[in-house]
Amino acid sequence: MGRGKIEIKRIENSSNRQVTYSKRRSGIIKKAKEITVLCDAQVSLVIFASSGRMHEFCSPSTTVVDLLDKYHKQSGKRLWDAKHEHLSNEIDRIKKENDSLQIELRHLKGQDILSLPHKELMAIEEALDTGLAAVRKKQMEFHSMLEQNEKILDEEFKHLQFVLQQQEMAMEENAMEMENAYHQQRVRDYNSQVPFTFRFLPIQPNLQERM
Amino acid sequence: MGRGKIEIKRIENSSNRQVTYSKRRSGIIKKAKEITVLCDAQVSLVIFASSGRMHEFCSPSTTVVDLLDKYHKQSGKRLWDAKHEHLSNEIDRIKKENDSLQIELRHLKGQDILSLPHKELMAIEEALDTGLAAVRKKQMEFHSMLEQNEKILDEEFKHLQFVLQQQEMAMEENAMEMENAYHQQRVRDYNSQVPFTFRFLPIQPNLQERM
DNA sequence: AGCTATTCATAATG
DNA sequence: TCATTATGAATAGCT
Repeated sequence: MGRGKIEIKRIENSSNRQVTYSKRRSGIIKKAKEITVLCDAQVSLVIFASSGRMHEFCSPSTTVVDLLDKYHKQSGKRLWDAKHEHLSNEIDRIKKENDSLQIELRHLKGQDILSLPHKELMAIEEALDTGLAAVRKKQMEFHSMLEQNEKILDEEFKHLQFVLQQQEMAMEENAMEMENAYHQQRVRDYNSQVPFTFRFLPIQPNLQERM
Repeated sequence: MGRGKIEIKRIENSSNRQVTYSKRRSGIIKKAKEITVLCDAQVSLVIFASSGRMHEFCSPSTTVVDLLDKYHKQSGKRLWDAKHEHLSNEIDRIKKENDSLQIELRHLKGQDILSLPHKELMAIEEALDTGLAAVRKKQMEFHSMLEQNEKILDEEFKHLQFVLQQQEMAMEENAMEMENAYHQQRVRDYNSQVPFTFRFLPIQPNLQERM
């Protein structure tokens, strides 16, 4: 039913496939509608394109759920039960995993170890030692970072003190020449000469970043 | 498409309706098969005749359950009942719990701690310290138990030596009186006089129990 | 998207 | 129910 007969096998040309899909999909849905009207049938039709897009048809006055419930009863295939069972098994599996994690965790925290065989106790001790070593290493890094920060703050403080001193000296000079009309100009000159970094800006702006 | 055009409305003649149903049903199923092959589509098709009889088609390599799961996700319709949803939520909840346990465990093992804030690091260190203390305490108990066992074994060994000596002395005495017919009776007398605990039985029968 | 030559599905019939 | 067949419907290939 077309300009030429086609073999029923995957259409390799992607856009042809897409076009054929659209046409045939609407054809099938039309047929589904017709059979429901002509023959009092009930139809549930769900189509997924390879792209993932979905289309559905369901005979009027029912829902997919209703029909699947009927399907469920007739086919004996236990649609819902199978699904339920699967989920239940999944839950059991994860719960078991969870339990063993909890136990391991409690052991590492030194709980419930009284009845443990000596071998496992040794393993736990080793794990704890390893963990503690790693944490302590990190702590050391943190403290050395703190010390470094302190040093930097100290240097900065000295810088600021120096700048302050400079400015105070400039102020005194200004005060002495207060009656001189030329004085305003000199202050402006001074400010434009002082380097930008010396005007109360911290040298290390992101000092607190990793704390 | 037939000897005459027909209106799309319920076929009143029951047997005609039945015949048309069979023909069109197989037609639709054929079309469904074709679109799956030609266009890489996935189809779930369930048809109920007015008689109640059911027919289905499902694209190969999937199941109705799988497709309905996809349908469920895409349509947002509550295909699965409340119980189902409950189970799904339960799974999500447990999985999340699981994840956080895994993370905690890794932290205690000194893994993935590089980006941790200092406060949490402190908490971990404390937990590790506590755990290690408990484990070491248990280890100490174990060792002191070992020492105690050793002491007990030692004492027992001495006891056994003593008993052996006694018996050897008795044997020598026996040898010297070997020709004496009275000798058999004396050995029996000796055995009945030696206290029960002195006859090669360990004093602490369950010595190995807690190792 | 449309169009149309073809093939296909199927209504009527036996 | 099954086979046949005339006929309308569906659609493949083009534009």
